Amino acid sequence: MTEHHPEDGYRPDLVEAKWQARWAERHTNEPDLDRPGRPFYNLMMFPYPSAEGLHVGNFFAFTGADVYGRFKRLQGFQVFEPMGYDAFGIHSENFAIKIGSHPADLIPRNIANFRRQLERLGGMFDWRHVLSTTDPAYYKWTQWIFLQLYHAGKAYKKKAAVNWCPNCKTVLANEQVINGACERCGTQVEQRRLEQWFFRITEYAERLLANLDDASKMDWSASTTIAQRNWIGRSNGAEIDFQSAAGPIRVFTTRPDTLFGATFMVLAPEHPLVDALTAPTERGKVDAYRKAASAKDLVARKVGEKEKHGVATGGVATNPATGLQIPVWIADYVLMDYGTGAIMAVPGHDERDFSFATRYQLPIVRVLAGPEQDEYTPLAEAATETSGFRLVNSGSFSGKAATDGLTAIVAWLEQEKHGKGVVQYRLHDWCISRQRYWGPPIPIIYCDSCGPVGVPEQDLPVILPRIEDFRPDDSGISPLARHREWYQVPCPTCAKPAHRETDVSDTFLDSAWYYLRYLSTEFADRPFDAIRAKHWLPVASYIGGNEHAVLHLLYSRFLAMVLHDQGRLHFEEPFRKFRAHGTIVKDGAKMSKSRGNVVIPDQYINKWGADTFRMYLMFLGPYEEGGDFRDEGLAGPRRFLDKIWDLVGQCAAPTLTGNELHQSIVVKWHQTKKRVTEGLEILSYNTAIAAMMELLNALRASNCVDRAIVKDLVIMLAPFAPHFSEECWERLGGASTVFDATWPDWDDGLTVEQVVEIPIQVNGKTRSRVQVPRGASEKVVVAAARQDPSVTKYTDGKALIKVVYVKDRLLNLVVGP
RNA sequence: GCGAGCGUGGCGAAAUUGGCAGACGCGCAGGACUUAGGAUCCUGUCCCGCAAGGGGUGCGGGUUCGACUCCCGCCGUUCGCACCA
Repeated sequence: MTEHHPEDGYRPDLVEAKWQARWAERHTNEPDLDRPGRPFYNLMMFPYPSAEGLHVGNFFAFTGADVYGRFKRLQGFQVFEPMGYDAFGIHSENFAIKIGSHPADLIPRNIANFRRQLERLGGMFDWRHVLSTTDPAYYKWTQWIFLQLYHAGKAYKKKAAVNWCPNCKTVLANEQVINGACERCGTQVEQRRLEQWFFRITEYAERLLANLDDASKMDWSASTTIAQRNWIGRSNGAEIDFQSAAGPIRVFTTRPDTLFGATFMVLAPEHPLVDALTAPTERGKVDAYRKAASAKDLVARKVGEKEKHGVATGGVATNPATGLQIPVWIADYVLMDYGTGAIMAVPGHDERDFSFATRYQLPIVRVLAGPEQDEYTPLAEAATETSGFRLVNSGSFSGKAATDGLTAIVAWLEQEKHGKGVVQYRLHDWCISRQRYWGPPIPIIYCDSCGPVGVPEQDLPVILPRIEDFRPDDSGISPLARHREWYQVPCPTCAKPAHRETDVSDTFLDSAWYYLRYLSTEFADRPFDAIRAKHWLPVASYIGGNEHAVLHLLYSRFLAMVLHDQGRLHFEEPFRKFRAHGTIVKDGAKMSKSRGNVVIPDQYINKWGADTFRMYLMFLGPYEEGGDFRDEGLAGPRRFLDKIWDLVGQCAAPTLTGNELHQSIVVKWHQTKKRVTEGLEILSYNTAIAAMMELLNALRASNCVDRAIVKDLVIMLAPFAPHFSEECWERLGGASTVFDATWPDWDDGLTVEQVVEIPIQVNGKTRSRVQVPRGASEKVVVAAARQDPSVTKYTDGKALIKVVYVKDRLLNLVVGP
């Protein structure tokens, strides 16, 4: 090994600053969006620009996505890798309130800090196309999208329940309610019903579900598609009408086969028929129950309590199958926002109904029986199975297998017009109203004569005004509603006095279309340029956290479908490939401020350099699983880079000529190219890095300095350590940028050794190894084994029962006792 | 409760998908060079054993010539969803 000269050593601070400046000067990371040869849109989930700056989780996510983008670039694609800021939302607003500042002042500072950090990371970002959702030039088009949905009848207004904190005087998201209390002040949260805007995502449920299985449109992480499937929550069942004095009560059930066992009904307390059904004698109790239910927050309503409580309305309805009059109850375990808000209770075969019936001594009838039971066996607890059960006590349907009975009863219901088979989804329409300040105003004007009117396109954007009293108040309406000068406007249609919608839209609307905007940030007159969209979309690779597996990714898909149906986009699935990265923990525990184990990336970059930091993040565990961040771990990747640096120095020395290469080095070289390439493609970054380390170790062990190998190593390292590799490339005499180099190719024939070592097992235990030429026949290997004393020791005098030979792999001699 | 994943040395992890368990890295131990070493370079490092050998991938069974890998049953753990009719 050559002597180590500290002055020649690798200095990340100098190298990184140098190349970041060069990339900017030379527009290295700016593909021609209008004339792309082989376009590759490499997207990563944009961050919310918090005051704390990017945390190590962001660095991990972005580095992994950037590695992939740089790899694709080296494979000859033109890679568009944009970055932006998801800067609207309740986070910024709450933080501003907390520190007594204004989000409009905070956000630009935070963004500046994020930009600084992102540049230090050395991402291949195209900064010409940066965007922030808070920029009027952006949210103009967020509002435009709202209007496209509104004009297409895909946006509508209805009353819906929200969580309300009476102390903070604000609406809370479900995630902000912890055990029924406000996460910030601990006050019991209650429900309020407000008029809100919704998008009809449920109309798309079937397509959103179907495309998940369409490999030509979507190549996504399985965990993500499963989460989406569960969230959409399709269930097959039937709607059945039970006649009552107040008219038909419609229920939804997935088990119409148990209709004969419905001995009472339960309605959600908010159900519209409750008033009409309530008998005068029960009025007091019913009203008290309904009031108590509405005082509970939405989260508490949804947390299943073992004990089911409710009250009888005194009203009755007719079971269409038995003709019996059954009592109608109300209980908060029935939710107004699922199904029809009313159920037929089958206490014999549903756990909750059983608990309810037991408590209130309502009749329990068996209508399903297993092979061991008959219709007279008393029920001790509810059954839930279908398969293996047959119907009993079910009139002419008795005796049928439950699955056949289900079909037959649905047919009968349809014939008698008592109901029909339907599909129900767990998915709700998307509520986009927020009674807050820090978001894009919903572009609607209310006029007494014309009703709600969409703001005309030429009047967009509806600018979010700067107001100082943006804290939400007791009125339950948005802070903007306190600003008459803002919301009072003439009706765009009839010019009479009218007023603006004062709610703002959900941040998820901002982020549902940002990938479209990146391509076209320079155009003020259109949300996205159709030709560019055609070139570049759908997104070739999208990498992000699985915390957005459901909402963000589902909303983006939905919007793309709507825009596709309107002829504005040529695709309906926006993200061809999606991969969820893992999460980083510190010393085995989730990072949190209270635990004091938050990793601040800047200090690590100061100490080790961005390239070492990137390499360590990619090396510490499988990218899709994440891993444990340990300070000591950075030393390994840094030592690796130092050694490569020295090797490059040796190659650059003019006296060196190519030397005879060992066969084993050639094999290792080709193996490495193969392993790295295949590893990168499947995001197996940790093993790709390990492969390069192995090659380096092999080179050092044999004192081999080969220019061609070192060059390949530098190229393969470039996705992980871009600045470092650029510098090495330059030292090796490479032109302009290593990212214009050609990705190393390998020869499959050279990835295997010509002489292989074969383990010899006796009864499955390895007893020896023999060296044979590659592809040696069983005969040859067995002969070699037969002469090996450490094998014969175990086989002599024993009957050979079987010989298992796997070519180039192993030989197993199975002998008798 | 339902769904998905995970469980391998002191630690982070590999394992060509049923074929040499522990690659690669951290840490640790010993040595070299050094005024020095928290730099660098060698050597060693799953466990028991001086060795021969034996044991070993959360636990218990099974399939197989052969199981970290497949099957059945547990235990632990992480993450979603959750009174969804």
